[in-house]
Amino acid sequence: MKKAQSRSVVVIVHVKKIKPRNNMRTHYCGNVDEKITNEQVALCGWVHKVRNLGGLVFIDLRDRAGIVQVVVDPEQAEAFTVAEKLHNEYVIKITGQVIARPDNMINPDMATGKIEVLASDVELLSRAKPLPLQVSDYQEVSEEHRLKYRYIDLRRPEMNKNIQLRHYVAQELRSYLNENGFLEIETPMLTRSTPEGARDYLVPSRNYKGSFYALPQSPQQFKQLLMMSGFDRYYQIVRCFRDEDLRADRQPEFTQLDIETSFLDEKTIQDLMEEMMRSLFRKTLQVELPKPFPRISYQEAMQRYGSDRPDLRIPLELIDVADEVVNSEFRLFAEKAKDDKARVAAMRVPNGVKLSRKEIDNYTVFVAKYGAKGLAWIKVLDLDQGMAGIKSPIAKFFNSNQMEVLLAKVKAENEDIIFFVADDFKIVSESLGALRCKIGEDLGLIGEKWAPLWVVDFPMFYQLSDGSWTFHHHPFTSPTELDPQKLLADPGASLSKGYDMVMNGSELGGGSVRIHDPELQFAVFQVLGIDAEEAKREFGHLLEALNYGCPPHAGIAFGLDRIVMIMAGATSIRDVIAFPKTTSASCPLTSAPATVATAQLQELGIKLVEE
RNA sequence: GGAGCGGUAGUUCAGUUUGGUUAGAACGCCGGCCUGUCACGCCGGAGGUCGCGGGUUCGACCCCCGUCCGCUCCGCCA
Repeated sequence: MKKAQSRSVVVIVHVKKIKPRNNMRTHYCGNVDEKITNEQVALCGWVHKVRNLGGLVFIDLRDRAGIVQVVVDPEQAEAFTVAEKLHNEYVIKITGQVIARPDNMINPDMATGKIEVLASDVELLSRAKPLPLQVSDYQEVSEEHRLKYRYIDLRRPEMNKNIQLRHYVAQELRSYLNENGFLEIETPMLTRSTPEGARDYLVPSRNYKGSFYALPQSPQQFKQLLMMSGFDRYYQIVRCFRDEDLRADRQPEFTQLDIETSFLDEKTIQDLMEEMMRSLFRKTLQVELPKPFPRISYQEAMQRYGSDRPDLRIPLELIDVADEVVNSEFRLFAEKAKDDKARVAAMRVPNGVKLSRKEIDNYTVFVAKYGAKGLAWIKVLDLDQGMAGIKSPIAKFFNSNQMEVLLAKVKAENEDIIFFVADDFKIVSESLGALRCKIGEDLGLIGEKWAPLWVVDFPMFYQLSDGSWTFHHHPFTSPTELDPQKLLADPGASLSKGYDMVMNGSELGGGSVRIHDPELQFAVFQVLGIDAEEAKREFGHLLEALNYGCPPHAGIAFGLDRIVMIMAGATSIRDVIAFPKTTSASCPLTSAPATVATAQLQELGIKLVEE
């Protein structure tokens, strides 16, 4: 089992050295360095580790800035008596002199390893019982345990750094937006449920028994209303709530950087947001992101990468081969190649011949999760030998000419393995798209890179199996077709003015140009099967507002947790949230959710039903 | 809603294949020794509801059924 903590990526955060404001100390432990050699310092912190050599005690003292080694010599009798009795995680204050370590005692693995602090006084501020998890240990701890004792878990330097990084990220984002004329405006947490979208978290009303507030899934409608109020550049770092099943990159409450602008076209807002990300990466990670970000259409993303959030770090692509297999004896391929709704695609993996039969079988199981009924493959051993130079269970269905054409199409080289899936368009794209990421990871093709891009030109609507239409982004997104009659006549033909910012395979944010014409908004609702009456009931406030002078407006929302996760090199957003929930939306620390007193329920007019 | 993996000492794990004496290790903890360690070292010691419930069996950490919890994924998440 994969343990939750990711410790692999070392994030170099550009952190200003801050003077502690507490009167008990003069410096942070992690900031003590050779520049202040021979100075007297007072430090406060937690005992990270004690090494008692009998006649000499070493203390690794830790605070949020880092760790420094303190030496206590028996000549300082009082200090030594206290030091001898120290244990891990005791909170102490020490005063002493910063001294250079002799050359042979420098610790190159430690940021403060060139110096140490010779203690003249050690003061015990708080004892600690043996801990349920070890802060200084190299052992991984189960995530449930970490969450139960999160306040201790957060002491671990890796976690502490993540939370600090999160602060700097939020600070830089705010600072960029402030400099660009954005106003930070708050919106309600107690609002109303809307029929579309995710399941709501509900809050019962005491004053209106039987009625409920909903916690916001996003401030979408409020930020649009703020545009109508004339605030023209708005942002907010805001908590959002969706009661859906969780994932490594999904929490029931998550933080969005929510942005909306008036009088900007989509290109301008995208440029502004790109620059915000470049500025953020430059200032916090000292990484320069490309300018401009590459921009690809949804269609192209699905064709080439099998995903609407492609990881461009992976040098593998999907290649359509319907024309090359349509005349083969492989009936499945030939059938799908003739079917308009189907797709036959290949993915060439350089050096893939080394994959064992078992590994290929595992990939077959892997793609089955996405609906693929099989995974065909060809190993290219030696192109010069023709059919004799390949190894494949499906080779027998191809004559040598067909095989040659097929291999030419995928630009096969010796040592390649080529995978194939033939099925409905969605299944082929998604399964090979997922396999692309899986193999990229397994074969170590990814590396430490940053690959941002925009995905644009999403379809406005897509059709469900029952024939009804649903939206791709949200129902306030403007279609490219601005004529309501034409939109209604052929909903599937229109693209949306939506855009997603994607980095390293994660969707960091998504937004759109919004509808500001009430007629068009009604038409979109109509396509979605929301009649005028329901639209007025559920969205009346917004529809009415469109009639009182509404500027053209466009916006975007970023997942702050995901941005920080990707920057921290973490594999779960839980590692960048101070107090996250488990995958069943519970909190082992507080035991939330919990039952409440019957009296509380009565006050709210709520009666529980037996299952 | 579904699938997979996991749950054994304070912590991380081994032991389960093929049921059989007293359930082991490392770290941590307790006691002792130790003046240059930095995952300090050495000697000794304590510590277990094998997630929970039921079943099979002479006998269950181990096999079977159910259940709870955690993680990952599919569905879901505009």
